[in-house]
Amino acid sequence: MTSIRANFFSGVYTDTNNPVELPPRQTTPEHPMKHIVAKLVNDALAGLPELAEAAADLAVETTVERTRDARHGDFASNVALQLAKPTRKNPRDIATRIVDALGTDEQITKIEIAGPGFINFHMSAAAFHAELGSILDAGNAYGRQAKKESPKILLEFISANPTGPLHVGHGRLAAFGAAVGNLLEATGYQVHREYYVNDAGRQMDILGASVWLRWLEANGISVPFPKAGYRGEYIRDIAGEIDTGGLVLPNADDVLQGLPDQESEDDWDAYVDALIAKASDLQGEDGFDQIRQQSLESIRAEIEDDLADFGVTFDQWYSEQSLAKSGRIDDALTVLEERGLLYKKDGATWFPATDFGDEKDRVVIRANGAKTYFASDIAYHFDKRERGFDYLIDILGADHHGYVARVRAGLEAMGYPGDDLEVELVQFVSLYRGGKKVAMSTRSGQFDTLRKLRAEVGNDAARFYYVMRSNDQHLEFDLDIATSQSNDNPVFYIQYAHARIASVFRKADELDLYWDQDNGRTNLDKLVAPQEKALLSAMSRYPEIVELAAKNRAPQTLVHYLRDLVSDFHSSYNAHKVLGDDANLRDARLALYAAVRIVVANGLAILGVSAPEEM
RNA sequence: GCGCCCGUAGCUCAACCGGAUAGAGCACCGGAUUUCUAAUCCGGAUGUUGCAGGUUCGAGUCCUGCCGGGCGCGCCA
Repeated sequence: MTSIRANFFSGVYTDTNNPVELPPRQTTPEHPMKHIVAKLVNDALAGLPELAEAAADLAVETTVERTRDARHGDFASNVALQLAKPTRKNPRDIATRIVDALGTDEQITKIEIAGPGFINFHMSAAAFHAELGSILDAGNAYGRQAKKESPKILLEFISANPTGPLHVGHGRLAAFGAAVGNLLEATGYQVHREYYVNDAGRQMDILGASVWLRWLEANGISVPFPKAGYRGEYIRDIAGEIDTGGLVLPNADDVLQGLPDQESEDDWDAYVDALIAKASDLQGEDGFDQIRQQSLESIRAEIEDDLADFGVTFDQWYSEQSLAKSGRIDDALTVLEERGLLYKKDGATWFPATDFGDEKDRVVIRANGAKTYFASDIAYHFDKRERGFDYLIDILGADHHGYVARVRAGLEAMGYPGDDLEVELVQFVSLYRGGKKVAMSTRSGQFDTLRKLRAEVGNDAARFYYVMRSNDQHLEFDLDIATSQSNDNPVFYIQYAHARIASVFRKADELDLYWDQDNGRTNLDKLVAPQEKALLSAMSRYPEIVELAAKNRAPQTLVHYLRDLVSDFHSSYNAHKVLGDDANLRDARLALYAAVRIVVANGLAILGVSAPEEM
């Protein structure tokens, strides 16, 4: 293991100017049908020198899309339209040239030019049957791509301060982050999930002081509680639980003596600072630290439990304290110093963030000698890269958008491309109950915790609702709908499809109509109803949807897809009885539904929602 | 004041590097069950994509300005 400084002197920092790119929208063999179309187009272009040049910087795969309208076939390419400009030719003429040069494939039944120059491809029924077969073969691996060796992704999310329980806003970060992690993994990336614990700095002192006061209170010493302190009931709980062995209860007079008032808001900070000083003074540094460390570990463990119950786990809980203790912050500052990227002003040490695109320069060491949060951030993100992760994703609350530029600036100053840091901002959550907005405030103690929300609506509805909307949209979380067991509730609508299918298979067993899978597979051409064809087509899109959702970090894409898929299923189910007398048709339909069940279960798994056998 | 995000049907929201007629759910009205789970299905309509320009063969999507909402702008974390 080389040390940070050794790396610095060996010049590693300057050798990283090429941004790592997540391979975008490449068509893989996991999407056989789309791949077939893309390959045909690609080959045709290769044989057309006058077009090949213009097409060279065009990713042909990306021009191939599913059609929205069945009349346009199954896939369409707008490649001719894309090439119209650089070649200065009529797009319909280009399309004609391409179509004439297209090879044939037995899975494609018809190719036509439509509209301004789209090339539409109609796939054969056999193509969809083959896809259904691979769904059944792959099972829970369907839609998952082969493992990619690089880039190795570090996904940081939630990272809520350990000063109290997670609230409903953190829940959205949790559900979104977990779903994005699952999506990336499904598309083959190696993802390291990390929670950064802000367990250093003044807020920990405030937490410690808050607990200390509750402990004194429980022992008969009443002190005006700081308005800037943490007033939630959980602070009392912690005060009652922590090990106070070795701590000597101080005199009430000693605690109260010399405390400033906190009449106006301007005094709040001074008052809580005075209490922190008192705590250190009267309990000793070690004594106060004993309270502080236990308090934060109690809360951190509570958060970890809460998340685990929510189905959200991490590979690593990264302590900010450990950054300081291991010297990584000092090392980072040393690197900046050696590079001439620090300067002194007004007694503080500054980092010239404006040189790296930030709005203003930032302080890293205050005049009082304390390192800022930003100094930790530089060291932390630098450390992420040093640990071998070459693509960083931070999922942050939208109120943190101001930090993005400076953290990126910090990374660049440390020698890593800023583009390798991606930040996804998640907008706020508003809870509605009975049509009224529920107010939240951590400090006042009147907040809705994630735990309470989960108890009220259940994990499945919570996970689902949190990712149902785009992360850059405010989320209105309607508790009445989330808890309703009715057709208002999309999560049940999807789960119900899964349960319904499971029920059909149970029923088949009861009736001794055992599913002959092989027979079903060889009779797929019996699936001629429009609803069944729609289902076949919808299912075959799943791998493309997963890739699209992963690429865009957009779990809601998967949510919408699942609802559409399941809608097709319910239509089909309603229109056609499965367990009929015709064994060939029956086995074929069971094959169809077995595949639907697989796709639904796989999709829900990515979202972190259960797929029940019965409801 | 400056910066970032958002503005799409009555409501909540989709819309795949700009692509074909902007789509769902809810709400509302009417219908379907002697049948494998009715938490289901079938039918019925709704748009100046905030406004005004611009780029383009093509704009909800890109650019400029304005209006409205959210967030941020500390030697706090």
